[in-house]
Amino acid sequence: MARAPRQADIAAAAGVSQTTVSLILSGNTDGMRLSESTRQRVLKAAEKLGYVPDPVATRLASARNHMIGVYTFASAFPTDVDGFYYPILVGIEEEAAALGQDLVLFTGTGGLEAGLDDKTAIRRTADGKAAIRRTADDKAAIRRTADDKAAIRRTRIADGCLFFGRHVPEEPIDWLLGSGFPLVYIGRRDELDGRIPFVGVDYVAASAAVVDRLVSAGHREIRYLRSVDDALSSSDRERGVLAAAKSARLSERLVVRAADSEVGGLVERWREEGVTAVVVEETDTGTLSAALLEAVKGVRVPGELSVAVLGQPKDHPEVSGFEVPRRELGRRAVRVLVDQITSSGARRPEQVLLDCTPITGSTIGPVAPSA
Amino acid sequence: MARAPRQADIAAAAGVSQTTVSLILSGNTDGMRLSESTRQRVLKAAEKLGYVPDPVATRLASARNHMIGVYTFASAFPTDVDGFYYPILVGIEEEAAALGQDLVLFTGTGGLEAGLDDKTAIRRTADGKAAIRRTADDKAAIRRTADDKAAIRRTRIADGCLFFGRHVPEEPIDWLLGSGFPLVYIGRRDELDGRIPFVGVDYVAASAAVVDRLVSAGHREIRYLRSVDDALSSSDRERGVLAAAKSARLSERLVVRAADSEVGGLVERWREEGVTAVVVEETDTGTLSAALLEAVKGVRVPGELSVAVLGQPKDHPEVSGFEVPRRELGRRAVRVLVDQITSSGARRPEQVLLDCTPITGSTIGPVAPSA
DNA sequence: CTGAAAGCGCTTACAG
DNA sequence: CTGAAAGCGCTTACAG
Repeated sequence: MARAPRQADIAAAAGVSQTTVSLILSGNTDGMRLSESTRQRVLKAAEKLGYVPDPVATRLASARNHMIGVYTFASAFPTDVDGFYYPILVGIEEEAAALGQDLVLFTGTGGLEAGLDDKTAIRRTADGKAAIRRTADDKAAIRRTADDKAAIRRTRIADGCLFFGRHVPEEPIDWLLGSGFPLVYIGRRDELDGRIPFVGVDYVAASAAVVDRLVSAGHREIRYLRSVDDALSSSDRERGVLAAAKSARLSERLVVRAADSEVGGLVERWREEGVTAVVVEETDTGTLSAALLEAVKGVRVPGELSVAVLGQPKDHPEVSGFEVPRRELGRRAVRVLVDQITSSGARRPEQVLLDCTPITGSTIGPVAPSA
Repeated sequence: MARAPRQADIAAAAGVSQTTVSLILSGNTDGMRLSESTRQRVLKAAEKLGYVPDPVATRLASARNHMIGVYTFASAFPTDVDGFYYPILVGIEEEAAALGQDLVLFTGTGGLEAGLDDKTAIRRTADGKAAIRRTADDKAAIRRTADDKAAIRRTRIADGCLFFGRHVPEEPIDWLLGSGFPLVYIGRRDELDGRIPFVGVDYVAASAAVVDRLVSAGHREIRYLRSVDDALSSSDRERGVLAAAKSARLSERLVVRAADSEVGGLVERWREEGVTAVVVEETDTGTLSAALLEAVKGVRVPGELSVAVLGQPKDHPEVSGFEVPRRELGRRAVRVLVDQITSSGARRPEQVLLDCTPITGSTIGPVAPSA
């Protein structure tokens, strides 16, 4: 076979106009009725020729192409935090497949633009082969921004786009939003005056619930170990912890920021101070909770020091904490996005928070009588 | 901001024609020279307006859009064999990013077409929301084929496509190939008279090398345990094993097909028969080698039964075998595909086999003197 | 009930 | 050295 059949070919075969073919195949027959016989003839011809609409042309002509973008600011397949992202991707793919959407993975700013001179920075080279020259000069940051912008704009090839990542490049996102392009962030966002649609996780409630459990078990000397990094998912957890501490009239000075390497020393000190329970943040890399669990393993006499994680550490199903609904996060984000794409009217941004499932675990015990 | 600036806007701003803008921005200035002043004016206007070419229009106008497709016949993010595919995806993304290519993940046949009636099977519904009705009737297989065809044709939205999967749907692939569409399979393929370009793994050589090692260690009573499933990666391994057995003048009746559940019994019997070494195929799910390692754990006296895996079993770095260069597989496939896309002339299909790295491991010992 | 025409934003001969 | 025109394969008013 030579070339893919197009509507014109079907039209010729069925003896109608190309317009009619388009009408029949796209089903956009609002108000109009095509005669059933024409309809059948066209359908038959289309099937015979093995017609499949050209998604590019479809999209250019301003209809939809059933592709949704996935934009990650780093790598879509990270190797260090794969356990974290993979389930989200699985959810995205599942729901996308269920809704008949293909996925476009934008490979972020790793592309050709990086390091090219100004003249060519605005476009990809024709042969797509220009070598990547990573420059560390002063303009790197500026270029990076420009790249983001360009990369984010490319996003519009799809009907809408999912965004991942710790930071929001406000200018391009604002631009997309302003142009009415459907987009949904994965993870709660409060930038741009709360105008960013997202599907996130209710870390506040889940974290408060964990502290509540400790309090119910009689703990009052609690420490909360969090990462030094400032992501919204971190501060949400901290807010939950503080809220629960406050309502239980615990000292609100329980929050401690620490790097992985400091955890060992902290645990020792806390034990001397009579701390009976430690709560630790679970981050995407999982190294902080791992450090704590390791530190605690050495010193812990069963029942003497309770431990809880704000999340679910890898390979430690026994630890008390909560499960982040990652797969559902992906699924739901796709659904919200597709809703946005298919609903014509511009509604206010949909912002969804998913609940976590508590993990009872076995690392929260009663306060040791000796303490 | 309202609408994205297009070439016409730049043209107006720079006082030139849209054609000139296209020429300058795309760099397709073969043979012709644009005056440097015009060039600068256009470039400046483009930058000022924040121009980024519309990838859809670019593609429709028959140029490239720097998107490469990834077509998996099942799920792109499988949950049961994730350890197998993930590194390949990582490699694909890395190289795609390096070459400035975006990735389009085609969500296979899970889409809307499944179960829709004939009239609408050839297209996606306009609103993308039609419920999925899974039918189990007689036509299911036929429809499945039709779906594959449609889904595979959709592939052409990209500049080229990578294909994964155990089977080759010959008709649509042949059609794509015939139309000159660039495609590369991941994994060796011998269908369609060897006309399918691929990047695969040299399992034959790697497997033979493993048997050679056992022979060098003095083993002659060897069994090769393979899955009942018939994939090319299985038969390649078997060929390597048989070739090595033959050249060592071992009995060529060493191949045993078995399901996971039968492994325990087999191992016991082999030990009674005086077998000194067992080689097992590593499949994508890894269950067969896991079953063997488990069975052997119980009975093995160190040095009494040597074990080797044709691959690298998860969580068992100590096992002798070889490492499949999965990440490189992904990277290389992208490179071959992009080469094919950018090279104008139709050359013969590029078929690449990658070497595996031997894993020395510690599970191959000398033949026990008692045996 | 159906068709001719314009247009989506580009690229690519073809003129001048 | 630069522009007018056709065309990529669709959709969408607009006529009839």
